[in-house]
Order: sequence, then C-alpha cells, then structure tokens
Amino acid sequence: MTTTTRFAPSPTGFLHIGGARTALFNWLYARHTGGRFLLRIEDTDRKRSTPEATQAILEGLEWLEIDWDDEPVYQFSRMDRHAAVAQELLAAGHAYHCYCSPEELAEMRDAARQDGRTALYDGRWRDRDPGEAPEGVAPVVRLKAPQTGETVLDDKVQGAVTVANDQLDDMVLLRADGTPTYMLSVVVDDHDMDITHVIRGDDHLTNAFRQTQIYKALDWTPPEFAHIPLIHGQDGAKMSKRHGALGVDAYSDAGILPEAMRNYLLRLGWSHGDDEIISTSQATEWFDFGGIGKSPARFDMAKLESVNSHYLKEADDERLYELIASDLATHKNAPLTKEDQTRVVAGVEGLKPRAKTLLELATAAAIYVRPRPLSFDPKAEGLLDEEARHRLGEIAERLSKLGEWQVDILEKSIKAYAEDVGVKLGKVAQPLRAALTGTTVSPGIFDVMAVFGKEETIARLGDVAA
RNA sequence: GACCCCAUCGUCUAGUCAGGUCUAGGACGUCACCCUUUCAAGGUGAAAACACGGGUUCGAAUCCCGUUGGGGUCGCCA
Repeated sequence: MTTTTRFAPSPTGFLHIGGARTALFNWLYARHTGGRFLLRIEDTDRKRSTPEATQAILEGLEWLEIDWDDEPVYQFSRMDRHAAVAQELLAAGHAYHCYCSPEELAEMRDAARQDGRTALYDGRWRDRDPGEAPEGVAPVVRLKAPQTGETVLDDKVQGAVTVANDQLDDMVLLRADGTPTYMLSVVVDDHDMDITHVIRGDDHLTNAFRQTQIYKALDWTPPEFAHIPLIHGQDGAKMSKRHGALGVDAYSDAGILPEAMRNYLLRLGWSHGDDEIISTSQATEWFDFGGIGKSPARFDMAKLESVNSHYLKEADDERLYELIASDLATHKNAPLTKEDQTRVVAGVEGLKPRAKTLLELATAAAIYVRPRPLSFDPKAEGLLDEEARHRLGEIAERLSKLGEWQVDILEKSIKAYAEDVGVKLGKVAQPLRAALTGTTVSPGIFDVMAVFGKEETIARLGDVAA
C-alpha cells in the first residue's frame, strides 16, 4: 500500500508556523516514501471557517513550495457520508442516542472536576430505554466506547502510550442538528482517503485514543500515528493563533526565503546528526520518524535569520532582484528602470553577505537605484568636507583617463592616488563611498564603482567635487 | 484537579533505543582576536548544559524508581 499522508488544517485563520511544520513533515514523509500527500480542509465548523482562511492556507503552502496531490478535500462536503457512518454505528449497536440537556452536561462536568475525573459524561443514556426520551428533544449520537480495559497507541514518535478506557467518556459523534463532529469526520475521511500515516501536533495525542475507539467500532484499521512535539513561543507555551504565532505570510513579508523557512522548520524537532543546512532533496532522502525528537522546541527568529542568510547567499541574482523589486521601488520612491535592474543584479552579489533578510537586502541595494543628485545621510555628509571634495575632484580627473573600468584596475588607481597624496586608503575610500552611495555603508567601494560604470561614477563625483 | 507527554549549553540539537571511545560534539546567539576602504561576510578562539535524589552496574547523559520543573488534553471546536 502506498504511503499516503495528509495535512488537515481548519480554515479559521492563517497558516501558522506549527501548521506549516506539520505540513512539511507530512509532505517530506510522503515524498520520502514515494507516496502521496493530500490536503483536507476541515471546514465543518461553519461559524469559524472562512474562504479567506482557506485561501491564506493554500497560499501559505504555495509560498513554502509544498505541493499536494489531487484536489483538496473539503470536509464539509462529506457531511452526509459522515452521518451515514454514524447511522451504521447506531445500527450495529456501537452508538446510541443521548438526550442530555446542556445543563445536565454542565453539572456532570462540574461533578467530574470535583471528583478529579477526566471523563465528563457519565453514560446515563448508554443503556437507557429510548422510550424514556423526553418530548421534543433532538438527541446527539454518542459512541458506546469500551468502559474497561485500556486503549494502546503505538505512536511512531511517542512510542507506546496507554490510556485506561475509564478515562475516556462516550464522545459525541453526531450533534443534535445531525452534523458530524470532528472526531467522527477525521476517522471517516482518513479512512476513505486511504491515509496510512497521520502526522500531526501532539496536542492531538489524546484525540488519537478516541479515534482509535471509533476505528475499532467500525472494524477499520487505524493509520499509523506520529504525534510531533509542538513548537513553543519564547515563553515556552504552545504557539497558537491566539498566542504569539504568526502566519507564514509574516515571515515572507519579513524577507525570509521559503527554502530557509523549510530548512529551519525541519530542524525544529527533527535532526540528522549534526547537519544544519539541509536541502529539500536531501531532506526528502533523509526524513524519517527516527529523527523526530520528543520534546517541544522554541521558535528562535535569530536562528531562522541565520539560516536565511545562508540561502540568500546561494540564491540566484535575478530571482533576488525580482523578490526585492517592489521594496526597491519604495526606497527609490519611483518606478524601477531597466538600468536599475542591471545595476542591482550586478551589485547584489556583493550585497548578499550584508543581509539576513530580503528586507535588509533591499535596503542595502537601494544605493544602486537612488538617482542623482543624491541626498546624503548625516554621516556621509560629514565625510564630505572641503578637503574630501577637493580630492574627489582630483580622483574624478584621474578616473576619466582610465581606459578600462574593472575592479582591479580601479583599486590600483585609487590606491595609487592615496599614496600620491600621502594618506591612508581609508581617508579616500570613505568619502568616495559617501559621494557614490550617499551613505557610509556599502560593499567594497571598487565593486560599487564597477557596478555604476565609468560615466555614472564620474558624474556622481562631479556632483560633490569642489 | 485528572489523564498523558517531555526534561543535554540562553536557543535548536548530537549522543540515549544496543551503558564504557563523552574531561559531553555541532549550530545559532554572545564575547575576544585576525582580516579590513565602511558595514557585513569569512577565519581563529573563549564562556556556556547532562534538572535533582535514590538505585542497578566494575562503570550511567545513557537503564529503573521517585521528586521537581515544563508542556498538552479534558466541548454538541477542530
């Protein structure tokens, strides 16, 4: 049987970091085994599900370059099937109608808390004569779960986990309005979709026991489960939409590359010896449950940025230009020209080691798109004193006589000038940088000159020369 | 509270399953130095951890028990 995994988000918000990692692990495992990776949108909560959220999740996955097989399954559309399964259970005597009122349930819950019990529902309709049903009350359908013995889960990550059945009450399968609950829907859908491995956050661990009971009642074979530890925020608590988790779009906006995000997320809870930088193809080859750790990890932006800076250095120049183009236009405060593009693409190599994110890259690259006459930041302005302006004039003079405009030749020429006037190179290079870029920070100044070319360089020097 | 899970540098982790090679390795971050036309990058080095207590054993980060700490779950949400 081919391996089939799935990612099953509920569309009640963006794709957050934890969901993204769950998706990644499922995807990696499917690709590792040559199996299939499916998507299921769990939109049965009509009040909280929105098409916008579905869209955001899909876009998040696309951004991460996590592709899924087949069309996404929308759980709500399978409601009739879920209800039919509940009827089967009813007919087989594995489920029953329960007519408890919300008040009764609340009382039971209070009583359970008081007694220190986990199971809430006391099973009062379990064996009761349906003839005793109150008038006009629509019943829910509950699973007739085993009351003794234990349910064992052989989890691929957590190992064997056992829970006494008396800790689990008879869960609701069908609501009073006839709609299926999550617990039923997941089981039916995972079964119908031939899911072989369920990889999800370990906040679902206890659900797995309940689901196992449903599988058993249905006489279906449960899938393998792998409950991965959660990602925690800096405070050590579960990250959720309500608690510190950002959508993947926030990381995209922050200038993180998708491949960096994948690499970082992969290392959060999974390891392969001391390997840190792991390409996706390598990850696909290596990924397995054995590498998944059992303890929760904290999200660390600094490490993400470090990984990101690595991938930034590897990234293609043209692609980088495309990614920062709109920010660049903002920095320039005007549309980008073909010349801007040429300069940025030529200059980006020297910019890469100076940026951890695309945002920083765009800021650094702005020197190549801001047009003359330049406005100078205060530090740059300070560098351009009378003496400096005079020297820049002399330098422009020398440069204009240069036949070839190449980094090594420029370097030789400027160094010769510094020597001729008897100053250290820095005394010349910094004003040069100021005049050319309007700032005090840039890649090597000879590289900058090469990117601008002879004409532009001399023009810029002319702008400030005295 | 009940149930379940977890526990190695500040953080991510290797090592744990098959005890000795671990005076515990790597990465991020931090600090110092080198390089240097600025800022980075890069190079070299440093500080930094087996939660605690009992066992078992010739020997325990590794196995067992307990304690403590952290987390998760307890819905007619998913």
